[in-house]
Amino acid sequence: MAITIKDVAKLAGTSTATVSKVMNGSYSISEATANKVKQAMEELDYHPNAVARMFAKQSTKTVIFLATIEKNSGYSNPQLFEMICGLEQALSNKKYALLIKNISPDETPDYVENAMQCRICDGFVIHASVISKRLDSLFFEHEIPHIVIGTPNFKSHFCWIDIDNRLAGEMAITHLFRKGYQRPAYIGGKEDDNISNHRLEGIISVFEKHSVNFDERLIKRGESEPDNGYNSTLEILGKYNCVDSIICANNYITYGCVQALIERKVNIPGDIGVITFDDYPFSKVLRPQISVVDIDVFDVGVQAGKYILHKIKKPNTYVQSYITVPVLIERESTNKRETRLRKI
Amino acid sequence: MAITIKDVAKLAGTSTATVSKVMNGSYSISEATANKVKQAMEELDYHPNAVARMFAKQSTKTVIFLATIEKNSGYSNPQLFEMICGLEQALSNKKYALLIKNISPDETPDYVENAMQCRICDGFVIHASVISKRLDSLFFEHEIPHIVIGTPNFKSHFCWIDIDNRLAGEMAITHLFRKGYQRPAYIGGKEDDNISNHRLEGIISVFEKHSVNFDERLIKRGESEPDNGYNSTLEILGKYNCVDSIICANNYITYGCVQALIERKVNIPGDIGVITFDDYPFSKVLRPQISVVDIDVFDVGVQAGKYILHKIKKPNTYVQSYITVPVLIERESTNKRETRLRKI
DNA sequence: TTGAAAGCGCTAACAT
DNA sequence: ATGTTAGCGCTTTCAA
Repeated sequence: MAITIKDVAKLAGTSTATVSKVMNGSYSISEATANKVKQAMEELDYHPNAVARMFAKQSTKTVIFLATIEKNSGYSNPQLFEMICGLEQALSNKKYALLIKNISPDETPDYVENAMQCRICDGFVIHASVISKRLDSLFFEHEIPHIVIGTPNFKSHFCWIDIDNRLAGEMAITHLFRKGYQRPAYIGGKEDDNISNHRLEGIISVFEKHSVNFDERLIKRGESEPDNGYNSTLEILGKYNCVDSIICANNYITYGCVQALIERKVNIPGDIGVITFDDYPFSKVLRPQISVVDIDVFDVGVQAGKYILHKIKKPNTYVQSYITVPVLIERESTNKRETRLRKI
Repeated sequence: MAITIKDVAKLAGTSTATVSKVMNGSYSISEATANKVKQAMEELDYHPNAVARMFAKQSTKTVIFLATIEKNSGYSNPQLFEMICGLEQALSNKKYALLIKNISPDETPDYVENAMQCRICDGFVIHASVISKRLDSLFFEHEIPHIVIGTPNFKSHFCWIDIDNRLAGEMAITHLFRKGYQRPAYIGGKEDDNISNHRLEGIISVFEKHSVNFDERLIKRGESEPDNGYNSTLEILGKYNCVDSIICANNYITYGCVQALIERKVNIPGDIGVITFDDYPFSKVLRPQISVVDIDVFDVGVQAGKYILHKIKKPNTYVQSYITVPVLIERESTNKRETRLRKI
């Protein structure tokens, strides 16, 4: 059997309560006894039993992260893991443990309810892809410390944190204008792709601010695949030779777009500027390198971690949303060398 | 306060011991009392306190995964997360929890020692990037259940599991030969890149089996970046027009290689066949699509999970290595339409 | 088949 | 400032 608090107490000639107080840094202990105890711990190479501690304190110092993570998630959703990295950092800093659990949306409420009743963790960080109305009611009734990463697409009481894709769209178009481009086109994912939608909304809002309409014919939608980028670009080149820049909703579309431009010997950034979102995986590798509005997904994880810890400490605070800001990474693909004097 | 075992016992008119036995499926309980107890649990909506259970049983049902995971790991090392996905699945299946902890190689031994002494987990899965000789001694002395993912590059007592990159190399070259290619070149990462080295070893071994030498001039090494692939390919095209195929050590090199071939209007797969390793991230997207020898990294995680659980149950079993097998994914880039009758 | 009771190792309220 | 002691909720041995 391992060394316990009793052994330490015996060797130090004190009670176990005193040892406990020394471990937990109570001020009501004289330096002399504290030293005796510390020495005894040292001598015996004592390590307090973590589970016994959790048990006595009724707290686990553990946060569970819930999302659907299955075969291929590592490849198909690196951002999820980038968030996890940030989350781990924030929790680890405060001596909290991070437990990862794969789950489907319908299992989540039962799992959460059970986990709370079994007191398996102190709180939850939940990816928006596994939330549901049932989960919302559960949280609302039981006041379970949680934070959702991603925006719920229904009315709810969740605390959530997300990326501001509208703002990212605004930043992309603003950058193009600043660089002297005047007639951008947009190639997005399918109509039901919310990320593409929000980015587009941001773009349109900037046009509106200047009281200009974004010509709808210059908005293309399709699969988030290189083929869509390729075909849409050819279409744009064929029909609208006024276009001087293309905003691609994501890296996959960008890849096809750039292929098409190179094939048609269209100069980037001279003839057409290209900008996209998220610095992954093609934007760095393509030639020319592509300017992007990037989002610090790691930081989203960090913020989620900080928030859940805060919530665990002070369950009565309530923030519904909390947002991280995109960053522009300027590269060759938008480096138009023309005069910037014209106004749109 | 939540419902406890006492409440259940009282309602069922039994002792807490009986309730415990019912929960744990002891056969020495009559069906009648078992039913009474189950009904009482139902009625009270009883959920046993997980921490109390761990405490009484002196087991945590938790495995800790240790690796260096920091900002950008999600992007730069998706395979790591793919493994984690597999690991989670294997553990979850057996009701074990997976705890993720970021750590550096020098912190690992202290962390592990402390975690074991505090009985924070039942075992460890450790990425080879954070192992050390000190850790090896620690494990050897204390017999801590563990498994390392990746091959230790020093003599050790670790249990480890890895991918067989030599075999992957053999499979790549064998595929080329089978398709009728006769003069392959190899573009690898830098000399100290073990993955590239092992893949090359496998290739060479197949040549040796046929008592043929692999012409050293056709082996290029450099950064694992598109630029290296591009430049090496141009060099090969310029100097050695006998070459009819290229084996790229990874996707980044492949990307540059294919760019160069397309630029020089070399037909893939007609003039030159291309094959690489790991189906990520470019092999699927490039045109033509690239044949790869892929490795099921998810499965590596699953195997690691199964192994660590086994080890926790039966600590005296010992397996030093345990390997998952690569899979050939045949695509356009090696589809030479020539006769296959010639021999090398 | 069931129950009494002694842990599991630590914390915290209360007493001194 | 320190010690006593009663938990925390469940498991398990041993006796009935």
